[in-house]
Amino acid sequence: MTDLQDAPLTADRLSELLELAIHEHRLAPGTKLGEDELGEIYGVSRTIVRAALQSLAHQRLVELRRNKGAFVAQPKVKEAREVFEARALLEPRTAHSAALRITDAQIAALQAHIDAEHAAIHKGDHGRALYLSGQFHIEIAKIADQETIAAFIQQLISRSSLIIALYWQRRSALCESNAHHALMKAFIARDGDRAQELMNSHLVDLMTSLDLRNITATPTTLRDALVGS
Amino acid sequence: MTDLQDAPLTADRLSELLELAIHEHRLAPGTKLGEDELGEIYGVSRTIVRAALQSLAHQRLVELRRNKGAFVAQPKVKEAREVFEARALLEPRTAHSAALRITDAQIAALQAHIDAEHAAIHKGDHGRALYLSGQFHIEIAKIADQETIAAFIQQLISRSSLIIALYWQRRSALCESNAHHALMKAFIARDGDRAQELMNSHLVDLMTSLDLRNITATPTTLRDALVGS
DNA sequence: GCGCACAAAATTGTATACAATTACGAAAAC
DNA sequence: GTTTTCGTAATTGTATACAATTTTGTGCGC
Repeated sequence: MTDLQDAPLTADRLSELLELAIHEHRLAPGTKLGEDELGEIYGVSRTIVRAALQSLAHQRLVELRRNKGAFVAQPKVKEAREVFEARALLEPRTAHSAALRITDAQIAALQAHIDAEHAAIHKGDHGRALYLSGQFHIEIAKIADQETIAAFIQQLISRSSLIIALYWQRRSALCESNAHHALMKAFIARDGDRAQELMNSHLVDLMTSLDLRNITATPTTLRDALVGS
Repeated sequence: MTDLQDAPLTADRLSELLELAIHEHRLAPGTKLGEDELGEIYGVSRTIVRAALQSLAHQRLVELRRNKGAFVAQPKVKEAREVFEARALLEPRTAHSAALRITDAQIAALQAHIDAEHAAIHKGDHGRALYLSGQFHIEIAKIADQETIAAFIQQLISRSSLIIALYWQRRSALCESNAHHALMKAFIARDGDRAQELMNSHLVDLMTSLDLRNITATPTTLRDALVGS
C-alpha cells in the first residue's frame, strides 16, 4: 500500500524528509547524498533534489563540496562545542519565558509529547525517541513565542542530533526523559527561574555525556535508510 | 572600467552582492526581485539567480511567495522585536568572550574598522556606514571564536538592517559610533564584564531608537539600485 | 463610465539537455 | 607486484525548454 496522497513532493517537503532521516539517525554522518539517486528514490527531478540539499546545507546538516556532491555533515569537535554553547545561551532564557507564558492547553500538549517519547523508548525505537526529545526543546521555544529564536534552536537541535551520532558514548536507554519531566513540573508551577536552571543543567548533562575527542563515522547506503519514509 | 576578473559569478557570490545591496539600503524592503531581471543584470541564468534567492530566503532577507516571486523581506513589528531579543541573548556574552580573547592585531583591525565607519559617515555614505557598523558586530563574534554564534549574529545583523530601513526614526547622522568606540576601550582593557554591559546597552539604545509601530515601505527599481555593484 | 470575461503576455515552477569535472578501472611502464 | 597513465563512465554544474500560474490588458455588456 503506497501513499494515498501522491502529491508531487516539493523541495521543502523533501528536505523535511531528509532532515527527519538524519534526525532519527537513519542517515549517518558522512553519507553521500547523490542527486540522481535521491531523485529516483523520491520520483522527482534533480532540480528539486538540489533545492532540498541546498536548504539542508544552509542548516549545516549537509555539506556541499563543489563538484563532489552533498554529504551528511560531520561536525568537528569544535563545532560540537560551539553548538552546545549556543544552546546554552539561547535555551535557558527561552525556557524561562516559556514557563511564564505557558497555557494549560500547551502543558497538556507538552505532556502528551513526553508520553510519546516514553512510548518510543519503550518500543525500542531509539531514532524516534531521539527525534521527539529534540522536538521537545523546539516546542518550548514556540511556547516562548519567539519564532526567530525557535528557528535557531531548531537548527541547533538538528545539528545536535548529528553530534550525538558521532560522539555519544553512553548506551543508557533511558536517555534524558527525566530531565524533560523535571522541566514539565517547573512549567506547571510557572516557575521561570527553575525552568531556566533545569534547562541549563540539562544541556550541561547532555554535553558531558558526549566524548568530544574521537570521531567514528559510518556512512549509510541511501536506499536502506530511506525506504518507507 | 569594468571588472578585470570577469569570473562567471556563482550563486553564493550573487547572494552576497544582493545581501550587500540590502544591507546598504540600496534595495528597499518589499522590492520585487524578478528572476529574469536579475539574470540579465548580472549575466547569469535563472538557475543561479534562484539558488541565490533561496539562500537569501533562508537568511530571512528575502521572502519567497509561491508563483509570485521573491521580494525583499518586510519584517513585522513582532519580528523586529524578536530579532533584537535574540541579539540581546547572543551578543553581550559574545562580547564578553571576545574581550577576554582579543589579540593586539585584532584590536588594530577593529580600530581600523571603526575608522572606516567614521570615514563613510564623513563622506555622507550612510549605506556604507550602516553596513560597516553591522560588520563591527560580526567581527566581534569572530574574535570570540564562535563560528556558529557568529553565523546567527550575521543573520540577525542583516535582518536588523531591514528593520532599520523600515522603523528607523531618528535622522541623527552620528548614529552609534560612540558606542562602538566605548566597546573598543573595553576590549583594549580586556574588560569582559564591561564589554558585555556596553554591548547590552548598545542594543537597548538601538532598539529604543526604532519606532516599532507603523510600517513605511518604499520598494525600489532593481537597476537603479544595483548598477555598479 | 464601470465591471466582468476572456485572451495575451509575462513570470515562476519543473524537467531535461548539455558541459565541466571528478571518479573509476584497465593497461602499460617500471 | 606496484605505480602511473589515460580513457571511459559517472556525477555535478549550468543553461535552456516547456508547463503551470499569475498578471495584464482588451473588449464587450450594462
